Amino acid sequence: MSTMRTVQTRADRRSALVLAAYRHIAARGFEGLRTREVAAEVGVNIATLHYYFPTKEKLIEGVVEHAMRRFQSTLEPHGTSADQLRNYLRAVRRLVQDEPELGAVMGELMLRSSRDPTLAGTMEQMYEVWHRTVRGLLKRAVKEGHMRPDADSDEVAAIIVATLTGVSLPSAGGRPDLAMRQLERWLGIGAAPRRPSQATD
Amino acid sequence: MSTMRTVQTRADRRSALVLAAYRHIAARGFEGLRTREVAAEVGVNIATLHYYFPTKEKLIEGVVEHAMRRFQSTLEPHGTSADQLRNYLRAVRRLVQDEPELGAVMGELMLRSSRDPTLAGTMEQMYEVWHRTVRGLLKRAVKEGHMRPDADSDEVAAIIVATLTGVSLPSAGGRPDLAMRQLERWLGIGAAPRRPSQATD
Amino acid sequence: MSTMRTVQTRADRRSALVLAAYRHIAARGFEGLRTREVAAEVGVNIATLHYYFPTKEKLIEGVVEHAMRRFQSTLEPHGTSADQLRNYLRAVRRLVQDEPELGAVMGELMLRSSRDPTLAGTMEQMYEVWHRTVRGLLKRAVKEGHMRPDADSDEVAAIIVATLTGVSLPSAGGRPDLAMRQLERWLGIGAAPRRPSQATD
Amino acid sequence: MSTMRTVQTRADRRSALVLAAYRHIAARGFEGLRTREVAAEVGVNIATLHYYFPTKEKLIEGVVEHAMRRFQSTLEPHGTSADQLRNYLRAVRRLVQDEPELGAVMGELMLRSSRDPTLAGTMEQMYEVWHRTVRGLLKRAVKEGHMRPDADSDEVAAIIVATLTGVSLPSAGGRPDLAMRQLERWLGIGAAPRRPSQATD
DNA sequence: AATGAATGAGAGTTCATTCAT
DNA sequence: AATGAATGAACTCTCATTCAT
Repeated sequence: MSTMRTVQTRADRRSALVLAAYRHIAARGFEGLRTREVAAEVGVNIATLHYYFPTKEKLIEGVVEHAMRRFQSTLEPHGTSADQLRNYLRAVRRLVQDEPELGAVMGELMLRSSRDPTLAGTMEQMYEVWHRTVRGLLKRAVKEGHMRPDADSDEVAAIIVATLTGVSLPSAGGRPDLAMRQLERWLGIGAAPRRPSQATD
Repeated sequence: MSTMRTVQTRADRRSALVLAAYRHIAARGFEGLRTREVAAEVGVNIATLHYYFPTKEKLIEGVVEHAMRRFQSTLEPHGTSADQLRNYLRAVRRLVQDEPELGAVMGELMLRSSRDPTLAGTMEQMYEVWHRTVRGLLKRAVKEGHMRPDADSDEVAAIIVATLTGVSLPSAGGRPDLAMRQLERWLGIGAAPRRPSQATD
Repeated sequence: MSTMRTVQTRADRRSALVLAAYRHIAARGFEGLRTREVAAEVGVNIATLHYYFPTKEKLIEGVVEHAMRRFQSTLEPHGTSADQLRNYLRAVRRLVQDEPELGAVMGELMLRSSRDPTLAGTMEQMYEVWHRTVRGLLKRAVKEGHMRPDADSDEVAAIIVATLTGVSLPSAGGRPDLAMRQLERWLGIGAAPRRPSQATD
Repeated sequence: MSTMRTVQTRADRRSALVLAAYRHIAARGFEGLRTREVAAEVGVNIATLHYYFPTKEKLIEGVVEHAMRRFQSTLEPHGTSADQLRNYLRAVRRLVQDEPELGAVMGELMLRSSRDPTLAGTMEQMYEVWHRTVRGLLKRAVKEGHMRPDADSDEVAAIIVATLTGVSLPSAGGRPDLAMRQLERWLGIGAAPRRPSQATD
């Protein structure tokens, strides 16, 4: 038992540090990420942070993994109903709405990817998965007759991904929910009910 | 001819510094903006930079102005033909394609705006102008019979702005041109020719 | 006429700069003396200041001269009455009371003199003059029968100078007027009236 | 013996830094205080100095405390003989004579106190204690019959403090020991022997 | 006689990282 | 596994001084 707790604790501390860094990046950007503050938030010494993550870069890698996992979890469409596509779009929207940190961090990662080849690879891969997922959903919706056949294409997947991207950024301005509504309309899947709490725009 | 002398005027040096900072932000983000490097790129002493911009923050304000001006210039649709809307969309796309720094800097500003109230105001205003411009173009296209009447709405403007935003970021991944093509298709304005050099995706 | 005015102007500007520096030293110490602020206060460019005073050190020399002149003017006892000594003590006290800058600057100079041999010489000379002046007054007072003969000595002159020094500093604390009163009492010259406005302590 | 190890404890390093700063202020004034030089004198990196004192101002506060403690230690008259007052005056004089830095630093603090309210408070308090201490000694000396009764007053205390102040400054000029001798004479406590080494003037 | 523009040298401060314990 | 102490390198910003005009 006691072994399990200790092991658990080690992983706990690691992910506590990652989570703190994740929040710091969301709140102040890479620009404002300070290892000392991250350590302080978790309540450990700065040297302890370096025990778990030898360099700041390694800590950031941890944040990347975390953000990806967080995002990917929604990318895998769950639920099996015929209107999976609509559910999916809404799930993505809801995710960044409920956890605005995610949008902020994804934005930071996106910008950073042009300077960091490794990150660029990760992001590209993520986009690829995303694109394929959406395209798969489109095909299925068409096959099951929930959508007009002309909608099935890379191009529609591309615009969906682009819109979701634009809509997920913590932008001052932009009208995310209006955009989402129109997207559903164009896709011909706009009918079904929306969360009451989302009524705002 | 007297205008063509090589002597640096005050304004020249100011904008040279702003431009260098602009490029640095595009290349390395706010995270990597170093006043000394900016000064070095222009070929002046760091103290000279501070002669023109008392603080780093003031220099950044200069960059914000520059980026806004650069962007806004395209936001005002020029050309008066009936297919203004298509031209407009393509102009925006071409702008960030020909000058990728702009997309990068706009992305940085967008993220920064959540931490900087002044910048937030500027961005919000810019989005507002952008949204209205697009909506105006939509209305006009409908009135002149180039578009179906049901398309005229805030929602279409919103998705256009969101897509253009998503498409302008220097993302590793994403398929900007596919998305743009589908956007034109949905708007029913996809006919006209495109620049050959843009055929890539 | 116009020649006279020009000549006058040059000297004016010099002494305006010295006076501004004098005030700055009084207000913020040598620690806080900034040539740019001095120039700004006079309303000229920093380069103009350097036209009149090639270095900051030269400007400070100007301030030293000014302060010395300001102080020495009172050191020469004017008035010829029998109670010159009392008048003299009060004149010194009144001087630094009416122009607190003088005490502050003299204090700064005193401290600086341990680091600046030239200034040390100047100060030493000033103290010498001061001491002799006071001793002369003492002797005369004794001779004219206003004071007990045993009081005539270097030692009394020394304590007078020391007290006046201690009393002239812009010290937070200390009770200058009480000290002055006791000094007069010990010298046996305390009778005569004092300025009403000085009643405070 | 375990006490005698050479290892620097936290407190040691702190006070080593304060002491170095104290000496620097004495030698070059606030004007010439450089954190880097202070750190170098102690043999540590500048960052280490900032580990102990987050800002230069905090370091200066440390110096103020040190100087006050150094001074106050003498202000408390020790020794219980009947001629405490004379011993006290001489102790003060000897203190600044043996450690001229103290006079210099006190002078710097005095001047600075007009610009720094916190310091002003500290200095005022110190003067208050000083004044009361001297007055207490005077009263006692009178009561025990070592002094004429008319001498017991705030005014005598004030002139003693003023003289000691004037005499303690590192002035180029002034005749501190003459002044002190006359002070003792006026107080009627001049008899007793003086340290041979002090015979100079 | 006066100035705008420019600079070298250096100031205080910060930060990721290391190391002995 | 954890920490206090220490550091090198770099950062933004300042200031007296210079120079072409």
